[in-house]
Amino acid sequence: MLDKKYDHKQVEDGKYENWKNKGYFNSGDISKKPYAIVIPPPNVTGKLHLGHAWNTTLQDIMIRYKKMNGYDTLWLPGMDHAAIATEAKVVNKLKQSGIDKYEIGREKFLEECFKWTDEYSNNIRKQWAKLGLALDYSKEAFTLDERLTKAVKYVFVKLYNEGLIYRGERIINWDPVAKTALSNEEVIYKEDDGAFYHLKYFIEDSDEYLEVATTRPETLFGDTAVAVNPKDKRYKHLIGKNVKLPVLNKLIPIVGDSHADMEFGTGVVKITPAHDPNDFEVGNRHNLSRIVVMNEDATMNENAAQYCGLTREECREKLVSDLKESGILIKVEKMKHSVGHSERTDAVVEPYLSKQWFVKMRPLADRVLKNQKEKDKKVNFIPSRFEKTMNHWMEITYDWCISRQLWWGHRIPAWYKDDQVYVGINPPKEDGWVQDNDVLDTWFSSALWPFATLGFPDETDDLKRYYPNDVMVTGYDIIPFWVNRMTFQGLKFTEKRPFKDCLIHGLIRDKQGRKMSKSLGNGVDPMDVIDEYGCDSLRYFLATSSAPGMDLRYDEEKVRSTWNFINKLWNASRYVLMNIESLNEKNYSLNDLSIADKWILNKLNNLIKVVKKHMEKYEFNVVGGELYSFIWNDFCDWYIELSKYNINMTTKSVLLKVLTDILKLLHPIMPFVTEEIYSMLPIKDESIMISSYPEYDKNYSFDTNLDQTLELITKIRKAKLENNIKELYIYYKKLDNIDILSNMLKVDISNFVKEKKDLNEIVIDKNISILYDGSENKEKELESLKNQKEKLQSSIQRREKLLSNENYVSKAPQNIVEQERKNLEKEKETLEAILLKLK
RNA sequence: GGGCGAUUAGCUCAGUUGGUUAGAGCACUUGCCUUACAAGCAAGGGGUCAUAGGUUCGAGUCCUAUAUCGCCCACCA
Repeated sequence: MLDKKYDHKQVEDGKYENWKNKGYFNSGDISKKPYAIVIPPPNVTGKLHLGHAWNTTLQDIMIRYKKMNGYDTLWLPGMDHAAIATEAKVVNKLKQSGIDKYEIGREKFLEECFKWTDEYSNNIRKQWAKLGLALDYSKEAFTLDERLTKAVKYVFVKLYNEGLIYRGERIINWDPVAKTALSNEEVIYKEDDGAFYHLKYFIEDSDEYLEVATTRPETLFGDTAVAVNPKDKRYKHLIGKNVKLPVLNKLIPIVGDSHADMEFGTGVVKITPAHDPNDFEVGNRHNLSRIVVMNEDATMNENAAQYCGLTREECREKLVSDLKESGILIKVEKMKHSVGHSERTDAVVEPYLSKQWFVKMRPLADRVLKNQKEKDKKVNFIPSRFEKTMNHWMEITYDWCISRQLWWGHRIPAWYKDDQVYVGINPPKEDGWVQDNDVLDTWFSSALWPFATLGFPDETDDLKRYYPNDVMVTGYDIIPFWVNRMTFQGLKFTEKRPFKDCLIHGLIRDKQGRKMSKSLGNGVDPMDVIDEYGCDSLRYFLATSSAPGMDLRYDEEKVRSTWNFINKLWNASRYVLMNIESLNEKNYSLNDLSIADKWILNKLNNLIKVVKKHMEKYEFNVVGGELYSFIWNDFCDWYIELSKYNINMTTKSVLLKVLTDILKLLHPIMPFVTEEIYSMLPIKDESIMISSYPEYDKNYSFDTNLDQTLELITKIRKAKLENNIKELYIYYKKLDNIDILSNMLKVDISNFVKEKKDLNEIVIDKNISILYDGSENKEKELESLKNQKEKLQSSIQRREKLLSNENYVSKAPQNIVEQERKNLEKEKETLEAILLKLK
């Protein structure tokens, strides 16, 4: 028997291990249709946060749902090595023990990284268990394991051989703290305080100067020209002459280039090809040399003359003050402008000329755009508007910088010997080749995740069976990083979309709507929530509190109210179990159904239909709402109460059937408590997890008049409460279900009368009144009658007007018009009865 | 500058292809310890759906503007 109160800790304890040991999480029953999801691999940098809990709950719901619907489900778990993020953490950890990455060397450092990974992956697995995720651990993957490494090399080499990967000197985003290149997607732009420094660049052999405005004066050591617009009348004549570069006093040319905007600033731009992507292009057009003025840590190098060795910030400060002294500085104009920061280290990103590896994006992106136009082949976003996000990024795409100056990651399969480059899966046989020191962007391997985890590039059985995946669940914030890249790599290497559906969720925010972040300290640990309210409460909250694609505010009140809901379910189950002790397969019977039995079975049947419909569309908020109101309102508030007056074998069987189906319907969202209660049922399978999901059955479709009776009960209760009535008679001309009314209203059957008595009367409708003794209520009654009369009159007027509108009657759906007529008729009858009484 | 989203009850949010008098949870009011549950039961109050137009027999829902808030992208010498 169940305890009086729901105890989530006791309920959740041990269940996960049991499911896992029984092999319920494992895929591979080839007699069934496959259904596959691969988990977005969490980074091995820390613990899972609420966002992960949300993301994985949505997937687990689908997996459990599909499993109960007869599919061979595969949910493939795995983790991401997260190159730069993990490396930064390990470097930090070593630093605290006084160890320097470069001192211990690459090999030792990687050992440390793997140790770190082991520790953190174990942690994550424990958290997955706490969340109840039905993951097939026999197929677990890691982005640096053999499977993925093989795929990464294969893809790199193939793209290289096709000219889609190249190595070149370009301006890239340089993170001077992590000392590595970044992709554009890893740069976060923020509005920072800055200034325009207006400087004099004197024209050769002249006292005249050009006024040049720059936000980054320290880069002037790399200036190799100034540009003016060739159409600009002010400066046109100067093109071809030289100006004198401040401090260094060397001559650089004035070039004409459309990059210089006549409308902006002074119309004169200094050109620093090695430190600005636009200037780089200008430099190419005018054959300018590229002078790098900084070191990898963003200190000034020897090209910065006496400023060599200073940080870029120190240099700017000293340089500006020196320029002011020498009269070169005209003015400083304070302004806000957006400055790129590294996503991981938050360092101000330096545009930096550097030799890196790139993926040539245009052809790959075009293929995605083309594929999205094919209805049966495209990735279906839910909600669909996010398709625009992917398409937009694919339209504006630029070549993807994939090399990182890190150690933790897939080492680039390229070897160098003198001027030669060799790219291949295996190192060259001869001596003297040196492998590229860099590793690949972590997203390079993530992009292959949906198929590499299934064995690609080999044509494995798993790949054939579980690819494309059925759905990918992820946040809208990583569409550009990940969804896009999986899609173009999938199309390129498998000729297929990586997944049919892409379910997008939003971000978790705190109660005030702020993003959860470490710096704000407003993060909520899902494990704490589970500890306090249980995993089932958390999962229900996460799955049902927002519409697809929307952000979600964490609200403890709602989690608590979910706990109450589960407690309600728990107690309802307790009632059922207490009353069906004698029930077993033999005397289980759904014959001789009472009107109440039919009513609840009919509602249950409709519920099943609605739930399944919305589950298929990932509308878990609707599913949750439907289940909530059925369980609390229909089942607990009405059916269980009704059952108390009529508890025969049929009723017991109905109680069991309804409870069983409720538990099954809820199981994908609340796996633990449903398993616990299910295990106590007299008729059951080995586990609810492997039982089959309820199905709509037209044999359980009934039409009863119980709803009217229940409505009547509510009306009479209201009248009783409002008029403080203790004893009453119910006068009726025509009345169904008197036994039910008698029981539910606690009015003796002999008090249902067909003759009026000389007592106070409250008119319920044409056929029914309440009679009671209460002379003090005469005035109150009269007033309430008048109120009712007015309400009815205005409602009748509205309906009559509507029904006299020919357009409405002819164009609105027939059933709605019919309903409107019925209501009108009913209201007229009630009004008649009231008017009679008022006389 | 371009794109997307939000604006519905005191708070947090739902509202499927337009269709009775717009819903839920929490909070609030009144009455109840009724042996499944007082973390509960019974009944109730509370919204001119951001604003202004339009389409329609009918608009929270579709169209066009506007306002406020948020996100993404581009620009920023």
